[in-house]
Amino acid sequence: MSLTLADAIERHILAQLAAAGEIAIQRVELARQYGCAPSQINYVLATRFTPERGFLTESRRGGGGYIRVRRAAQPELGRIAAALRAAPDGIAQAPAHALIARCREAGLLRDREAAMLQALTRREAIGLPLPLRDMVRARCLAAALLALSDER
Amino acid sequence: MSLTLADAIERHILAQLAAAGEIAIQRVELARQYGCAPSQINYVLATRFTPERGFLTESRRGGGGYIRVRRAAQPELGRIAAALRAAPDGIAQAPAHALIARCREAGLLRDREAAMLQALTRREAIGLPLPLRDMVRARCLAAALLALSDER
DNA sequence: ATAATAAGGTCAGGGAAAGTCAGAAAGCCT
DNA sequence: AGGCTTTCTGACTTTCCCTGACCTTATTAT
Repeated sequence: MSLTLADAIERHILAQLAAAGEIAIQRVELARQYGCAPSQINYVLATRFTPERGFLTESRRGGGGYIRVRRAAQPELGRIAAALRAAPDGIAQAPAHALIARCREAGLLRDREAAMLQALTRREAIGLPLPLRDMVRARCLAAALLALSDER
Repeated sequence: MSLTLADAIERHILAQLAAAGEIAIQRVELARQYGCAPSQINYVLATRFTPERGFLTESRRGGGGYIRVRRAAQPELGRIAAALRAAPDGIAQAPAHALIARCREAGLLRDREAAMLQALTRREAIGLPLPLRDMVRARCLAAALLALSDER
């Protein structure tokens, strides 16, 4: 039952999130409340509020800066993106296209979105020699799906 | 929702612009309304109302001076794709993002599509050293936009 | 013409956030 | 105790906001 600082901050954020659906926190202010270093907030966000777990964060620096946290609209896409990023060899064209097709059939992607992704994951579009090409394809696809997991 | 001064002024101008299509502001007067330095107006214009985002500004100094702001003409997807493929050095991240944002504002891209493209044209997503990265970005973006011009 | 006045432009710099990352500290296993 | 993992911090970096001092240009008064 040892409740670490990170756990406490996690609960704090989860509670706020349950109440509001989307929250904006001031990193330095939250750190002050818990009497810790600001970077601790980053640690909590990085370890607990990841896309794999269905969360999204965005931030702005400078005066009036903030960190916004919300639940992903489609956590499925976040998990697929995470798997793609974890693939050590990237992904070849055929499996990528199959994946995109499955997502479309599952209703995670619309026709236009699927068409765009099919087009830009073709080898001619990437235009690199092979060990690299599959890596770039995986990274770009992952980034795209992750971004979509947020939207509407 | 921490709204900075720059954000507030941006909204002010956007609102005026939506109402009129083209506006002329007095820098010193607008600064007075918001209780800030006149150069703050320049900051807002320089960071938010750039040509890359589809705005045009012109100004006159001296007595009866003004700053005029209006929207630039809309781009077309097919043309953009062609231009991208013709660019010998590819395209850097900032102009690419500005281009995508502009297409969204012009109604050529939906929110989800724009979010996707923004994400996958980020340098971390592509993850290549620099001469190459801009090339790949341009090719992928061109392929995606071209695919869309077929859809509908 | 010249001087005064009334605009807007530019730029360096300070301050206010948030991000990054190496490494210390604390837990948790055998 | 020793080793692995997780937590946590501090120093440094990057990004963004905002101002003040100084410069350029246009109009108006003398």
